[in-house]
Parts: sequence; structure tokens; C-alpha cells
Amino acid sequence: MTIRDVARVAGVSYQTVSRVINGHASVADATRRRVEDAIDSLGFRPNRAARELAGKAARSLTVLTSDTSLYGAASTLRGIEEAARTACFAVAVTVLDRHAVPDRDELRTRLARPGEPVVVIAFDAPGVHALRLLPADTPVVAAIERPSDGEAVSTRSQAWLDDRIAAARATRHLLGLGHRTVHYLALPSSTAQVAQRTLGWLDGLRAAGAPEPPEVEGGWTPRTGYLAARELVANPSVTAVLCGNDDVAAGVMRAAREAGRHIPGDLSVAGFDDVPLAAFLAPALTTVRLDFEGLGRTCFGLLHRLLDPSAPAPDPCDEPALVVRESTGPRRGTSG
Amino acid sequence: MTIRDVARVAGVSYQTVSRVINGHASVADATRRRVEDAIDSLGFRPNRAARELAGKAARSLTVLTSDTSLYGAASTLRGIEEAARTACFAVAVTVLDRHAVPDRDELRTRLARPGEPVVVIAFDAPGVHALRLLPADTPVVAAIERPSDGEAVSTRSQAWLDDRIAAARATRHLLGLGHRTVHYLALPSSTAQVAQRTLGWLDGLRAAGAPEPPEVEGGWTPRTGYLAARELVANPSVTAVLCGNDDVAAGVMRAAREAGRHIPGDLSVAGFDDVPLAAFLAPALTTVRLDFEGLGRTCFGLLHRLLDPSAPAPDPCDEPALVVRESTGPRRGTSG
DNA sequence: AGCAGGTGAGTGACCGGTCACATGCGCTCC
DNA sequence: GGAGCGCATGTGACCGGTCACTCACCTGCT
Repeated sequence: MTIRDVARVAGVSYQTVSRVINGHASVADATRRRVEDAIDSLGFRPNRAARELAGKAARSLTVLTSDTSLYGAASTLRGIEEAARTACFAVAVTVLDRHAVPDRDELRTRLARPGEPVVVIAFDAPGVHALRLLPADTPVVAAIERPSDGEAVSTRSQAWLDDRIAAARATRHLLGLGHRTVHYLALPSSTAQVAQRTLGWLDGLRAAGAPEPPEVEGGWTPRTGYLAARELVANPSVTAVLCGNDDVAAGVMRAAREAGRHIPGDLSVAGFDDVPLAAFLAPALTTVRLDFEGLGRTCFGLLHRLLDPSAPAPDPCDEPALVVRESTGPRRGTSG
Repeated sequence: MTIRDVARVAGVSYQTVSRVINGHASVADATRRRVEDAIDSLGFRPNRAARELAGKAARSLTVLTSDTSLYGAASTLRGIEEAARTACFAVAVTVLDRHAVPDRDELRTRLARPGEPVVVIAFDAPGVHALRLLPADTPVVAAIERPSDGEAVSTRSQAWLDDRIAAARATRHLLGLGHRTVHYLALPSSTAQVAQRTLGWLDGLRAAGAPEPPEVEGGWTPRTGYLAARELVANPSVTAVLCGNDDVAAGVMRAAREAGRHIPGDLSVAGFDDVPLAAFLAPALTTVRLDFEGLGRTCFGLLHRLLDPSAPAPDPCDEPALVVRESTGPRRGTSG
């Protein structure tokens, strides 16, 4: 089933069929109609590989992401896919192993061709690592935690959510409720540098002249939050905990409950992301909503412009928005 | 950068390069090494489009899924991707609009070529619809809620989790705790037929001779569960609610709390899926764990065998497993 | 009438691989 | 020592499209 078959049925040359398919001008209306009928009746679909090989722009991209079961990555992927779909780009996905260093050769095999455009969701270490391993001739946009400063990576296009402001807002909210300070249960860092959220948290503390407790290193899942928090919640001087994401916050809340600490009476807990379940936890979780889908759309938009400078500029993402619910409240703790 | 360039550098013909790339036998070791060196030094990567066009099996597939922010779909996708990756298949993703009927032509455009293999995650109506619209020459495997009986769809390969047994188990568990009956807050049905989970629930009720309250039609999100449950929880004779998924269950629990009904004292709530947060809700949610990743792996395996009968048979999925936590308990309600 | 210019359609080469087949060489074996 | 064979390698055609070019024909102008 090729354009030649269609051409035969329509009684024209294969080139004319190609013209019709690509909406080229200078095809007589009658001819065009005849070709379209032939296409319909044969159920013809052009072969992407052939078209691509012959030099037509590929209109496809590959997303490199780690664990899509995490809300942030999954939502970003959705944003990318949605934007790509409206621009008629095909989206391929490769999931990176969360615990393994990505392999350069394997990574390259996943790319359809030299020059295949890539979006890397690089919120964690494997993603950042993969970003570095990509061949230099690859157009790539990275969704990252923070803009790099002067790293080699900075030659690449990047997009990010303003984690620093997000963390600062949450911290300010908690301090505004009267807490002496805010403890921070961080996500594993994606780079050797200090994470933006950590900086934002410190911004908030410093602006209020609050003490700066050491950051607690955690994981991505509720379980890691739960484990890391058991120590924290046993300390009565801890009255406000900011968590790296909502899942972790749920784990912290459970640890608090088990330690007999009431939320928000004895302990305020806040998260990041605003996952769909956040409003339905008990108590409903105060969190910072992050526009991951917008980030995904932005990433695609940047990539699109990289390939075709006449493509429209992507819409900006929503600013991080604090969503105050029930899990944070005035300090009423047992001690200071 | 083509095999011809590599050939020139290695001092062999392009065909020999092709042989080396494809691990063909009958290439002298010395030659092979020379070619490999040339490939490495040039950073050569074969062009997938060219290879595919020239008749090599494509080793790619497209996943059609609706909203990947739902745990079931996201996990199934992950399973597919993982299995595909180990078999060196590229995975393209197209997300279907949850609220729109998929368009036949648009769907076909998303397929790379006639004959592109497809996995449809058809848990909901758009997925089931998309399945029907796929061209007949497309190898397709569907992850569905239930095996079709005698429908046109049945000519396709299918995989499913045993929702009926899952629902029956949860229902039996609740009845075993002394509840007169179990109310069921269902997911939107994907077909016109009675859902498997509904049947399993009825199985459980009938085996115990329990009354059969009408099924309540709900949605997929916590919010829909919350809204649908407000009426249900106001009725004191309702002491056990089985929910279509964990998100919905979280919504129901919130509605119950607001109605002053204690869980599990006044009301037992159970869900489906066992999302990562389920164990960290308050109270921790009793649910039926469903092996979505296994389902995804199975789907890929079936598709692989469809394309290549000598491919290994996929491992079976885990059986649905009831995970009893805190949200279900003995009936102790105010009335009967 | 003669010619420039535009329109609709066709021809051949090519993209980067693969396949089927041809070839050259060294070996065994009668 | 030549036939027969297997191994290593090279040659030409082809996959299904696109591009650059050519060509036939019609129109309108001088």
C-alpha cells in the first residue's frame, strides 16, 4: 500500500499523490478530489519511516524520564504529550532506572536516529546524568529542578518551576502561623549542588530570623517520609515540617499520628505538588501546587522552537501557589 | 553519518558494516574489530527509519491510553515500557481525551505506519472506543476490564486482571466482619455491559445471602467519590462501602468524617488498586492490590508473540490480593 | 504569429539502511 | 591436481516516500 498504488487507482503519477498528501498547491481541484477518493477507498496511510528518510522533518521526540509513578514526572509527561499531540509530534518514552546510572550506549539506542529531539525530565540524579550523556548533536530540553549556573549542562535548553519561591512561600506561611522555625525533609538531591527548595526554605527562615535546623535527607515515597520522620516527630520542639513532596508529607503525618502528635494542633505539615489526593488526606494537606503540566508544555514548546524557530513561544507556567488546607495551623505546641 | 562513512573509515564495504551492526556471523574477527572501532570513533548510530524502511522488523509499538495521571493506567504503561525496553522495543504514547470520542483519522495518524503494533489501555470508554476504531491490519493487544463475550472486539488479543475475584474478595472480607451488606461505589463503566467488579461484588453478596443494594455510579477521582458518598454516608444503615478505586475511597472517607461517622467504627471503607498512598491515609486503607505493572508486561508479551510467535510467553500477573489495613473493621454500627 | 510566463503534472535521483545474489579465496577430498 | 565446498566480502536492487528538475499546455501580450 504505497503512494504508487494510490496513484494507479487515481490515474495520476505518484508525485501528484505526494502533493495532495502534503497539501501542496498547484494541484487541480478535480485531480485532488480523485486522489483523495483513492486514498480513502484504499485506506492508505503514509509510512512515517519512508517520509522521514526522504528528508521530511521527523515530528517525533523522545522523553527520558525516571519513574513515572511519581506525580511530578507523570504530570510533566502528560503536559509534553498533550502539547506534542496538538503539534502533531509523536512521543516516545523511555523510563530510566531510578537506582542505576544510565548507560550511554543504551541511551543512544533508544533514540530513533542521530538528531532525534529529546526532553529529559531531570528531577532526580538519573535524569541529570542522562542529560549529560546525550550526544552533542541532539536537540534537547530538560525539565530540571533549577537552572544550572555555569555548568556544562547550561548549553542545553532548560525549563523549571520556581522551586525556590515555592519553598519560601510555604516556609513563610508556616512561620506566619507562629512557629519558631520550620524543619525541612528534603527529597534526594539531583545534583551535587544545594537544591533550590532548600535555598527557598532557608530564604524563608532567614527573612524571619528563624533558627536554621539541619535539613533532613529523605526519599520520594510515603514510606521514606514515614521512616525519616519518626525521629523528627519524637522531638517536641519540632512544630512545623515542610516535606519534599505530598507523598512524603503523608508519611510524616502517619508518623506523627503514631507518635501521638495531633495535626495541626501539635505539628504542622506541608508538602509540595498538590497531588489529587492531597485535599482528601486526613487532615487535608497544605501544599504548594506546582504546574507540572505547564512545565511539560513549556518543555515541548522550547524543543519545538529549537527545531523550528518560527514555532510559537510556549505559554508560561503557573507560578507555584500555596494551597492552605488543614494540616497547618497556629503553633500551640508543648514547648519551644 | 551513514554505514557508508563507517565503511570507508574501516576500509570495508557498507554491507560488512551492516553485518557487524546486526551481529551477523561470518565476519572475520579482525574485520569486525576494525568496523567496531570505526563505529565508535565516528559515534555512528543506525537510522531507525532507514532500517525499518528496508524491511527490518520495526521493534516499536504505540500505547493508547487515557489519562495517565490515574494510577492504574500509569502503572500499566510502566509495565509495558519496562517489558518493551528489555526487548528493545521503542514505546510511543498517545493519550486519549477522557471526555471526547477518539477520532478515527487522528488515531491512524498517530500510528507510525500501517501495521504498527498497538497496546490499548482500555479501562474506560474512550479506550474501548479507540480499540474499535483501530484498522483491522493493526496487531493490537488491549488491557481491558474484562474479557468480552462474543463481541467484535474478541478477535483481538486481550489481557485483564481478575476484577471479579478482586471484588468478591473485598466483599467477602467486609461481610466476614459482620456487615449486613456492602454498598458499592462503582467506577464509570467502560462498556455497556455489567462491569466485572460489579459482578464480583454481587457474587460476594449472593454467596452470603446478603441484600443487594443498588450500585452507586461514581467517577475516577477523590472528588467524585466525595460527592457521591455524601448521600451514602448520611444513611446510618450503610456500614460498609466498597469503592471503585483508592482515590474514590479517600473521597468517601472524607465525606464520612464530615458526616461524623468514624472509620472503621461506624463505617468500613475499602478500595481497589493499592496506590502508594493507601497505606498512609488516615485510617490506612484496606484495598485490593492489583498488579497493573504485571498486566502491562503481559500486554507487551502478548503483542510480542503476535509479531513473533517464537517470543517467550509472558509471565502471569499476580492475583488480586486483599490488603487489610485500618479502614475496615467489625460492624458496630448504630443500626441495621 | 511569436514568445514570455504560469499552471498542472511527470521523471529520475536520492535518503540510509537491508536483502538476495555474485564473487574470490583457501581448504578438503577423491 | 582439479572438483566441490564453506567462509568472508562485495555488488545491485529495493523499501516508500520527497526533492529538484523537466515538460506539455494554455493564456495573454506585443
